Amino acid sequence: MLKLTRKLEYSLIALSHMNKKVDSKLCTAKEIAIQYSIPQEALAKTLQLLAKLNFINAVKGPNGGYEVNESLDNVNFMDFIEKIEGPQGLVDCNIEADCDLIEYCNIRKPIRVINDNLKNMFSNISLSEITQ
Amino acid sequence: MLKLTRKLEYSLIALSHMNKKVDSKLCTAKEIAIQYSIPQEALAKTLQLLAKLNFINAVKGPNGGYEVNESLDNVNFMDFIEKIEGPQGLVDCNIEADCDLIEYCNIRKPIRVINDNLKNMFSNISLSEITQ
DNA sequence: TTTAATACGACTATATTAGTCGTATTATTA
DNA sequence: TAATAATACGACTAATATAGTCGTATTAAA
Repeated sequence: MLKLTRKLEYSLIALSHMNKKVDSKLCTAKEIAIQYSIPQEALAKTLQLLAKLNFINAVKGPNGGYEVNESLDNVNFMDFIEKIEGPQGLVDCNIEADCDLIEYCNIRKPIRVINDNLKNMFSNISLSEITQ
Repeated sequence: MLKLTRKLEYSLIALSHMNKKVDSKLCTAKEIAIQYSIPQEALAKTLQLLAKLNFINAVKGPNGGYEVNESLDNVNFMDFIEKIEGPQGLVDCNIEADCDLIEYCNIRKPIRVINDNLKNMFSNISLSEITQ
């Protein structure tokens, strides 16, 4: 219940890798996949998603690859998670409030408080902090 | 990736229900299942687990049922989660450190920090606080 | 024109989570 | 002591979420 999905894990590894690169060359999916033993196709799809979300820039063709987008600096981790994985919440009514039992539910309020704390904590972490 | 499992959800609902009960009668699985529209057998198994873990006491036979155990007062939410669901961690190496890539992994340290924060936050919430 | 890269939808596989069922056990009560 | 109403629990099935693969298209460099 508290585990990063592969998509998030691969994203962080890739971003971190690109950030740490000394030369300014583009990184290919293949290169990253090999270095961190990630299935290449799976990583490629994640990188394509990151590109679509504008976290990285993609360059097609031979000598192509990816590079981090400058504007990534002030992204917080919670927003990043939700852009990758969609809306998050400890229980469904934290996400979309269409539960018939809401009136009878006896843990709604405390869970909402915890949920807020949780999101708050993740919001106070910057993406660049994690990926250096 | 940040959602309570049904087992946890049912546990909290049941504990909350028992805590709020005015008379000191036992609660049956059936009674709780009906009130919160939970599949009875699924709830029963969860209650059996809670009893096994000594969070509640079980009484067999007609007029039997469950009641919360007094000693539940100083249980924190993180311990509760891990007793129900097993060890938790954002990535596997936060749980058991048998990943071949540990030496090459580039997000290990930051993830560990976040993981610690997360666990810390959940540890500072008491179970009784959630279940009133 | 070949090649090496990304793009992406469709599909398959795997793992996790959730729920059901049958049977056993227990203790109350008529 | 027989019937009943509860818990106990393992085995199974179902559903869902996650992960990974494959084929084909697109792009741009050499």
